Amino acid sequence: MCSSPTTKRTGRPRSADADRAILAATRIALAEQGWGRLTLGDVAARAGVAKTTLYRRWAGKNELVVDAMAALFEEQLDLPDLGSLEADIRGVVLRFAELLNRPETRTALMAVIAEAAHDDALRVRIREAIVDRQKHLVVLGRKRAQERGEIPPEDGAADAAAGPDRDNLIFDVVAGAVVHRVMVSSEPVDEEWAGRLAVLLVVGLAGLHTAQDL
Amino acid sequence: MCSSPTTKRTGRPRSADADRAILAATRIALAEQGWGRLTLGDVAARAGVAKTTLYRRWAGKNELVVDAMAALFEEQLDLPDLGSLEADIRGVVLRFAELLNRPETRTALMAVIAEAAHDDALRVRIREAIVDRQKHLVVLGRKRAQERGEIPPEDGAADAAAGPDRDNLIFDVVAGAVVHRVMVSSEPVDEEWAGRLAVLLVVGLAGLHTAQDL
DNA sequence: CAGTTACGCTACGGGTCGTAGCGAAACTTG
DNA sequence: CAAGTTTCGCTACGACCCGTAGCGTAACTG
Repeated sequence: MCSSPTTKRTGRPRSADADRAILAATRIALAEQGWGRLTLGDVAARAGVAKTTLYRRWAGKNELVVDAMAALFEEQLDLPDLGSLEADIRGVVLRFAELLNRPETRTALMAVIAEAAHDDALRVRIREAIVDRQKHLVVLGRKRAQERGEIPPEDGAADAAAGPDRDNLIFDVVAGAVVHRVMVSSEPVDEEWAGRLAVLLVVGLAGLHTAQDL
Repeated sequence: MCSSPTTKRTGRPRSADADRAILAATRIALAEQGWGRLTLGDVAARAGVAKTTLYRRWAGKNELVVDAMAALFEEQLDLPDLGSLEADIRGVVLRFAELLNRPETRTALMAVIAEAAHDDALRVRIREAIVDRQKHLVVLGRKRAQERGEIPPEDGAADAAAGPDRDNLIFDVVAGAVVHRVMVSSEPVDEEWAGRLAVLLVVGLAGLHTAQDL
């Protein structure tokens, strides 16, 4: 975070093992205790690290949990080509739902978002660490659909300008719907539900393109 | 909550004014301090009430905030008929977004949802107090659209069975998309965005009906 | 080697938690 | 009106966690 690897620094280096152990311990403790009861002393004990070491690297709970979450999202960021836009959407929905079903992820993610509601700096960190990376998936999926001919390519200034807006809309709808289904409605995201959502979006997307020509 | 008004009880009655003052103080303090720094002692002081009184009525932070939130959602539950399904969706989206833009609402709602991620009892309370009431709006909007002829009425056993699933999908998509847009993407829900979402849903809903006949 | 930085450990003041105990206030019943 | 019941405000308390400071030691650099 703070120390760029290019600048060589003298003295004892920080232990990368400790970093990993702390972040892992954070996720485990968060899943067990929840945000409210999560204590940094507990995290330090689980990680086999002194509490002071924790405070030397992170300013507080928020920063620690955001980094712990960012590490989780690093791995899950691929979008296999399943042959059609509908199948791609279904796939990413199920993948995201699987991620949200892990207790550590769902607790941590929601807790961080909640804190971000009144912490602007935290919100910026979330955007950089998580949101911006996921948005890339939408762009990728759209380009594939355009190559397949499922969606008309952007031509004309008006259409090119509306493109990012459409991408952002799809992003919010897909991610938001999954989160809401799992967290608020607390009902499962299964193949059937994902299929319905995919149909809704594919058909609706076509409507968005034609409606915009008016 | 606990005392049903039918059963008469002897002794000094609980002050309804105190209840209102506490819930109002909770919302104000929550907006200022956020969930993490919200202390029940502070709430009691703002409400002009002893801390012990607070503990006599609510078991903890969660229960208190859920009740404070439920009171907020009581008022906002109407769906004016705007003439078309698209307009109705646009209207409810903007209404919900307006609610989420109030700092007290957005902080409290997200905090409660986050806590519910690892608290089953709390999740049940949220469903009863907030979710179930909002779902009614979807049912109402669908019935209106069917009366207008914008959506085919349910006929046949298969269609009637799929109806609730469609309603739930729309509910998660609408509410989830708005929350995600405001909380995660942290971009405004304006008329333009609401319009795009409404078009997406109206067109997609038609697709859902035809796709189901296969 | 000296110099520098990170580490583990201990200890501390400060704040919040949730509870207990008390006397006074409010309301019901006989 | 008097007795019984419940709530209220207030104070005090032990327990826990916070975030920081100080110290001696370990690890790495020149």
